[in-house]
Amino acid sequence: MDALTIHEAAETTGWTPRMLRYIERIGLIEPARSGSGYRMYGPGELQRLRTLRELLAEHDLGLGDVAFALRMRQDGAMQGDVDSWLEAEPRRPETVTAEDWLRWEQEKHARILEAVNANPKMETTA
Amino acid sequence: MDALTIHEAAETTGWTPRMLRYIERIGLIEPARSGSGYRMYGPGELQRLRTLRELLAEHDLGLGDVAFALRMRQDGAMQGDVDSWLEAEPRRPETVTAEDWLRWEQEKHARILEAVNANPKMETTA
DNA sequence: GGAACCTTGACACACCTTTGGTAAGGTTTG
DNA sequence: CAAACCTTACCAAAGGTGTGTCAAGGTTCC
Repeated sequence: MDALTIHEAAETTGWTPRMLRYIERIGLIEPARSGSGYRMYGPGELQRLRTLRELLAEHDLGLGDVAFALRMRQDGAMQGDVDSWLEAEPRRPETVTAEDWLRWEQEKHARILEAVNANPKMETTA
Repeated sequence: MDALTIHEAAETTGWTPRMLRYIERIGLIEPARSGSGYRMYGPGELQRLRTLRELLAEHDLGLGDVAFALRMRQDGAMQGDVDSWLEAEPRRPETVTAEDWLRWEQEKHARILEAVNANPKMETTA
């Protein structure tokens, strides 16, 4: 018995049932369904719902922001186009080769890793 | 004489002067200013304004979406937290080490590179 | 020195997002 | 079998976004 219905999940995560449906609709957390269509929230979903609230509060984000980040991650072409556009701004070599770009990205990772390590309370334990 | 005023820049890029000010306010394109405060759009800004329109149309994005992507890139801690949250979703090892995560990210790059190469019309020539 | 620009700031409007409520109907369970 | 859930589908209100326009004032240039 480790899956909760939508009202129970709302209770323990601090969201409202209404918002849990909304969060599902924008693609962030899609719980399994029972045979008759009831949403069943398992421990993983409950944890994600809680960390989602922390994430939003911590950086003053909206659900739409996170949904957009998800869309970026799922659409590699879009991610590439947006990243290309953004990276064209700072003063950098006039023509960027794919190798330049990959190196730049990997340096970015080092920076992010640093940020993650400096902030261990968000250890990604699914 | 290679810097245009806001009306001229609007003419050649398809935006309105109003929107150029808006784009500046949300941090996407900040033109230099003349001594008396006039916005001066150089060739780089004009090109970016044109590719920005393409980017939005191509992927059905809003200016706010691109502004959010920019904010992510500028705030490494936020980027890390959002990425961590998103990556906790797909079924992956229960505890993720920093090394696991970096490897995953680098694989993601390969995917994005592929997408970029498959879509060469957006060659990032600043 | 006046026409034609530019600046910031304000008001406004249409649309979308976020969130709540309610209604009509199916499911679970004591 | 009725209470207490669940579902989807609407209507709605508050706030944000994208865009236009106007006002009061500074700048450029013929």
